[in-house]
Amino acid sequence: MNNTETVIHHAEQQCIANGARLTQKRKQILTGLIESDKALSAYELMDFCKQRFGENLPAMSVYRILEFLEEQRLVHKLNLANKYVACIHISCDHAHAVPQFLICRSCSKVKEVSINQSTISDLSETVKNAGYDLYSPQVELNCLCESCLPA
Amino acid sequence: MNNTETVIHHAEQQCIANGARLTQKRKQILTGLIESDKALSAYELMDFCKQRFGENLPAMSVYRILEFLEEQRLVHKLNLANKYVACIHISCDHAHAVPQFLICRSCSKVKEVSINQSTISDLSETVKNAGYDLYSPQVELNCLCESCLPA
DNA sequence: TCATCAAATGATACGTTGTATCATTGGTAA
DNA sequence: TTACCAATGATACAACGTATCATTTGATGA
Repeated sequence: MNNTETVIHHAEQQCIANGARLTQKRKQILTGLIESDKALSAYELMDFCKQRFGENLPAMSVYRILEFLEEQRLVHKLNLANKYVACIHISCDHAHAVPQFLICRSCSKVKEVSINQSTISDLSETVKNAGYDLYSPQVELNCLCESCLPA
Repeated sequence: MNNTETVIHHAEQQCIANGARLTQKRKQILTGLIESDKALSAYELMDFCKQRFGENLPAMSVYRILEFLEEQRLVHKLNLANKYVACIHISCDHAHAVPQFLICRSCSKVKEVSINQSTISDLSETVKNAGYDLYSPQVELNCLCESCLPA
């Protein structure tokens, strides 16, 4: 069982535990995200399913599936790029830290790292002082990856 | 001279200092942003100019003007919402801290605050450890403002 | 086994956002 | 004036996202 299959298997167990179904097409979309090291848009995922599985998914379905996968906490939506990535923790059992994403502005490569708890506290402190409420502590940073760094 | 005019005046001086021109239409777009406490999209700014000045700007022009205003550091683009806000520091003389934006996910109201220097260091440290390079230290946080907080 | 119901997906159409391209206007300087 | 470059207009189109209604599929109980 290769890595993708392992992750898909875990994801399926996770869905079953939630009383949800990881259907064929949902698996296809998830596969696309798992096998990509960069963030993909809904339309890029459509193309992926077309080429890899000969599956012609309408845009509407892709968005619905992505929404489902988000609810199941299997993928993250990156609002900074309007793209999606698979959660790197699908196969873990432990509780997850707050995700922080480093997004390469040039090639969309994404690294999901864990944010320092004290840093989060600093941020939410600032937010609180401003009279706002932190809705999601997810932080997305505009970066350049190793490959895209100017030489 | 009311507040908007004051800010516009400062902005114009700033442009002149850079050898750039703050034209009529650029002023109109900037006015829209100055007078709004929330972030506006390019198309919302089109509507504003139409209603306020009877000016029918094509989308293309609005985007070009926004790009110009960004270059002049008069407005910030919020990537989390694909909207724009006027820089709150236009009328200041001192150097500016790194901007941090609290964006109300419900009503788009935006507060520009200054991020703690040590927090930035924490973040860029994390980025560095991951082998990435922080392109822009601008942090945008998904919040709820006072008015939109559930009671 | 079959009827039934809800979940999942398909199909169509449309609204919004953003850009490519080429044309036109307008100010400025020799 | 002429020439030039910056600024803006106009058209068309590509990409993104959603509303709506139709159809299929899968589970469940009679």
